[in-house]
Amino acid sequence: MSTSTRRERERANARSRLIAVASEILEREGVSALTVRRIAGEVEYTAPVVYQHFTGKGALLLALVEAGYERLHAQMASVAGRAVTVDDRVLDTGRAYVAFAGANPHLYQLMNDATVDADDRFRAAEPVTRLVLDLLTGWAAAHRVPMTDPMEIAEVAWGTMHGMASLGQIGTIGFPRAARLADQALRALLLAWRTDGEHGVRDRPAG
Amino acid sequence: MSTSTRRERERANARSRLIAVASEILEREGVSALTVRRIAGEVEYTAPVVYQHFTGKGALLLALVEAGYERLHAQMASVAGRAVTVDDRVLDTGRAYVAFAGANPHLYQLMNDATVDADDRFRAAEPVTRLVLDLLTGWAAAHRVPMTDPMEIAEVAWGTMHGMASLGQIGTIGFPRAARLADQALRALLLAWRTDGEHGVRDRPAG
DNA sequence: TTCGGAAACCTAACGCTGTTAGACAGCAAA
DNA sequence: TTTGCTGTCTAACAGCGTTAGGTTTCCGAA
Repeated sequence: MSTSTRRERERANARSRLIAVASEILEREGVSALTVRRIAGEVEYTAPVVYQHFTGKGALLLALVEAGYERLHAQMASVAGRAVTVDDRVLDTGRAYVAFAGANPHLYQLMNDATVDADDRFRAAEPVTRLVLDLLTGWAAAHRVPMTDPMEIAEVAWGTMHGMASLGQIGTIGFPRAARLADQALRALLLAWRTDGEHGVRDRPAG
Repeated sequence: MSTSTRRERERANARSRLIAVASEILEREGVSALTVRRIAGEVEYTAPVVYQHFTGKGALLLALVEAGYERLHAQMASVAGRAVTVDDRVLDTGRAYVAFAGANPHLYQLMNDATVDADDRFRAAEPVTRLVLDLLTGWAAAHRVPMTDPMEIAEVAWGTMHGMASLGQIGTIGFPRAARLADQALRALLLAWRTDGEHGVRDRPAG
């Protein structure tokens, strides 16, 4: 029995070593360098070994995405926990999101590209979704803002952050500017959600 | 000379036929079906012929992206031209953007994936960027809202639309819901930009 | 201690990909 | 008619993800 558990341990170890090595390659050389032979070679194995730990390349990439969302969630949660005011809590968490994308551009790309199945990615992102949801319901409660559909609010905020992070990946924009855009967008959303109801829209004819 | 112009015409024709065929394959079967042999075969040629019209597969894909942004721009401009009020003009154009993504999911994916170089994509999107910029400066002028950095505003709006369109591609969200999210996000941004300056942020300590 | 079986790993190969080289046909100009 | 260019082909290259089949290694039971 002790040997069999050791085997299992070794198996799990090999699996996580593959993931770790793949992460390094991804961050250093981008998604195009992530070949099965290359990943296996980096831990001094041949390609078929990968298929004893993952059903295929897609499963390995999904594991990378899952690990990525865990890290992202941890960083967002950490920042959210340190904030003093509820508004700062939202803004800082948004900043953390964009900062993560800026610090791990290739990983962030993989976390949002069609390389990995969209629904699998969404499932992996679930903790982040919930964090954003909690964050905004907390914010709304503190400001006594009624929310008919909190999930919708969360999705808007989450999608907006992703939009700004995407802009950051464009060379002529970059992540410093994207961070400012994210800040502005979030401030605008918060202001609107607080203001909503107090102001009707005074519209004007188009020129 | 007449024969040489005919040759040029035929060359240009073959090029655009390749693009057209590639577009059809893309929309029907997705980006993974877009292989050089397949595209060439669809116009009854062999693969190497593609390299006499494009420097490589990347150039062909970029041409698809450029054509896509032209169509997107045309649809947005058309919708913007029909709007009655300045607010509707912005909202309708935003809706058109998300609707385009919903109607051409694979093309939209290609227009935003890392498959094509990010800066090339950004260049191809320039008309759309300018349209959004004009739209929002017009909106601001109509409402007498001062804008210190119109480009920043435009980027926020544009990025937000992209964020919502990205959410639409997730199966459990979908484009009908994404369209509503886009509407809500844009309304919120407009409201905030109009309200800004009139309201300070009354913040509260985090719970 | 020896034997049987399972697990781990390898080599070799398949069919696919983007891409290039070199040969061949057909047409325009000299 | 000959020369040369243009367009197209076949054949091949290296690389990809993936699978089949054989070989080694090691554990547990007889």
